[in-house]
Amino acid sequence: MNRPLAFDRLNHILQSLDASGSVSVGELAERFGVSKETIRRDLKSLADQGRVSLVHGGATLGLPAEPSLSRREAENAPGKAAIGRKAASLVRDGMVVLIDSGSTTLFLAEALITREHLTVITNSLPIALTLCRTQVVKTIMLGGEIHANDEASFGVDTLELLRHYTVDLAFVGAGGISDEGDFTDYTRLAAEQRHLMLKAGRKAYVVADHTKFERRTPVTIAPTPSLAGLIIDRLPDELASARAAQQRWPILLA
Amino acid sequence: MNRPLAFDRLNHILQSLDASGSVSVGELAERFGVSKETIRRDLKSLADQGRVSLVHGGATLGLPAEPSLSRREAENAPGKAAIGRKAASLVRDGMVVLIDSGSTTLFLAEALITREHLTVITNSLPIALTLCRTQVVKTIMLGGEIHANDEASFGVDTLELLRHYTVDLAFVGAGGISDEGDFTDYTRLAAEQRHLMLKAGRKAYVVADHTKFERRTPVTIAPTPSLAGLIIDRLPDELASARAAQQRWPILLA
DNA sequence: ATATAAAACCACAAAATGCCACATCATGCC
DNA sequence: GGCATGATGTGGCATTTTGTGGTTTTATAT
Repeated sequence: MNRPLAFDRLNHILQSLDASGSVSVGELAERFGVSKETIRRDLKSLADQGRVSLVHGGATLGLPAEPSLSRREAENAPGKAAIGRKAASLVRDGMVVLIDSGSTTLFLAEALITREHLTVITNSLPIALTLCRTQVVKTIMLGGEIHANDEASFGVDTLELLRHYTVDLAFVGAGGISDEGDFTDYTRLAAEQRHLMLKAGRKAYVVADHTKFERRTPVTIAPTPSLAGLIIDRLPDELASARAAQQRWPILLA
Repeated sequence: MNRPLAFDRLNHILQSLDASGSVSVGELAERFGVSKETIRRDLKSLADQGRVSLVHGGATLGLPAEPSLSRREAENAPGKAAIGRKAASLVRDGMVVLIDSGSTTLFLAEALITREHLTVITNSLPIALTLCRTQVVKTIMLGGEIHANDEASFGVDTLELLRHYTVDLAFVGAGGISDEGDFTDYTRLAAEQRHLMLKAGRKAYVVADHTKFERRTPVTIAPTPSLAGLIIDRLPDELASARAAQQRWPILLA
């Protein structure tokens, strides 16, 4: 099998791949002080296991890159709008609501612009901008490092701010849903943050459209007891992930 | 030599296309440090996959990008744009920069979108959104309660986050300029926050257009020794406030 | 319409990468 | 120790990518 040295190398490769999404043969060879050919063989073995995909000059994550926000908005827009309206119907005037970033929750925010005496806490720049322009909804932005793809903040600052707030309702997104019915995410950090968001709500809902049942993302979001339900546009019963979710959580169909 | 991955280039192109709706060959070539011909080949291959459509000078998704709302509404837009460019000329690659909210600073942000290896910290939602969409500038949003008129955060959370950061350059706005040459603001809270922002910069600049000399606002922003200058479009010498400012601070004319 | 500058296209050269075969070295095992 | 095994390095050669110079096309102003 692999010698200890080689094993370390593979780990480091996977690790930096996780961090930046791509690695180059030249950089790795230099970093580990080995020849490029060796790195190429490493990457090839990882590719054979399906853990990375090779590109000219290096490798990238085998998982498809997270689609950008504007792309996600276009995808299944009617379904997401319905989810947004359904979620908005749970919100009553005077409540304090936490809204996660994402294309689905953006529809929720738009459904809330006519409300009054509302306080909304969010980590999403577009949601904060939309709501503060109403001049009526009191808006609180969870600051911190901005993740460009989501146009939202993730990180230690965000987590720290989150700890200060407890809300009536929390609406949180997810990257995908596993065969066990667990919610999953693209990165460890995002999963942790979403977990904290769920905990911050006296009642917490996960919003997801049906395409999430078919999407696998690597990190599991730890479940929380305060989860009041899953709001979804429809439930494809031929999928294991959908059946599992149905058993584990209350389902609210939009 | 190590070549940067072509794969990353394609990703960045798609992402900035998603963000802004269009890209130009020249900009991309400069940003990645490759020849225009290479960019043309990249765009062509993406066009072959039907993922972008080519136009003379670049590529597009067909979606027209709407110019930022608050920018068009701004009074004295040409003057503020000039101030933004002047301020941007003080920023060098690799710096960490703090940018206050305001229409003038929004022009500064837009002048920075072509830069690389920049970290920008801001309390303004539109500035954070604009910069994070470049996919290149690292953006940190100072969270907290959003003040609707400014579309920016002010308050205890913002002040608390601000304490964590020290930056190379700080660009801060002001509500007005007093006859003594002091900078003034509308509220006690805003004045305190701007004071802290000025202190957070190793070098700090106040940006203001000439209309500020004629405007009185109630609270004085406490002066700071690290103030490196006042960046302004022109200096009306018939006003007491202008003469006083000229005596007290270094003036940078845009 | 014509002039002009910028951009696109094309073909070829240069550089970097990938692949293969073989030599070398370390390690494990008998 | 001697041998087998697997990892690593080296050099040759094919492939891919990139840059360059020249020509053609396009956009825009006069």
